[in-house]
Amino acid sequence: MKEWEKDCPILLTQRLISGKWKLSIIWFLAQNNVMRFGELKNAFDDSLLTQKMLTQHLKDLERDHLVNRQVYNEMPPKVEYSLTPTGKSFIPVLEHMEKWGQHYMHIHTDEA
Amino acid sequence: MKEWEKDCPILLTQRLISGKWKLSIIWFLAQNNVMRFGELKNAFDDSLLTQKMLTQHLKDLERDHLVNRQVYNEMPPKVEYSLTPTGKSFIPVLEHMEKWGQHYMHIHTDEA
DNA sequence: CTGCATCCGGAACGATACTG
DNA sequence: CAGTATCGTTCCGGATGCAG
Repeated sequence: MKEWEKDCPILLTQRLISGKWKLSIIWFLAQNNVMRFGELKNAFDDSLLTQKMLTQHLKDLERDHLVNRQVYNEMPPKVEYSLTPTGKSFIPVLEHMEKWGQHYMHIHTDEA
Repeated sequence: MKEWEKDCPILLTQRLISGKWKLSIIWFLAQNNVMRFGELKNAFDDSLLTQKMLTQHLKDLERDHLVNRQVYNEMPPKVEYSLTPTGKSFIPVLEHMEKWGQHYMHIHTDEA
């Protein structure tokens, strides 16, 4: 991308997780190991995630080697998603971010 | 925001760093401790960061208690930015993300 | 030097309908 | 069940010009 991206893998990381729901998707996959498309969709039940965005983000994540997509040629269709080794290696970072988020919330309880 | 944001401080974290250059700003401030507006702008010299975005991101970061903004009522104007304790507490997360980014680049050398 | 205001183009996001 | 296609909207980011 940019000249200084080589010096800032952070930007790469940021790019990979750019997308409103990607972190949540990884988060759910980290907890449940393997999830079908519908399961993933239901996990977001009370939110506004649409099938389109879920599909799109899953495609991105697959292209970025963070999730596996296992298709079963059956009827009815069945597609399972799981984290790749690379995706799993991101879990600690995710947990770190979560811990920091909790820390932040604990300090700045007044606002969102 | 959403019901499940309380269970996912990650989303809070993601929100705080949403913005194309915020991570880089924090990164520079982490390295240099205190930087003036112009210094910060020059640090991004070879990139496309405009003053508007820099100002806007700095305002966001200030509102989110991640950076301090120290104004000197002088002529010419002088404004210094530095990380707050909360901002500094984010540095390890940043480093974690950077290490993972390097790890990722090492494995997937072929693509961006 | 630092920062704000305005306009604008494109990307991201969202709702709905349709397909194998 | 697991998507694709289309359309509309919102929002982010960029260029320029102005102000204290």
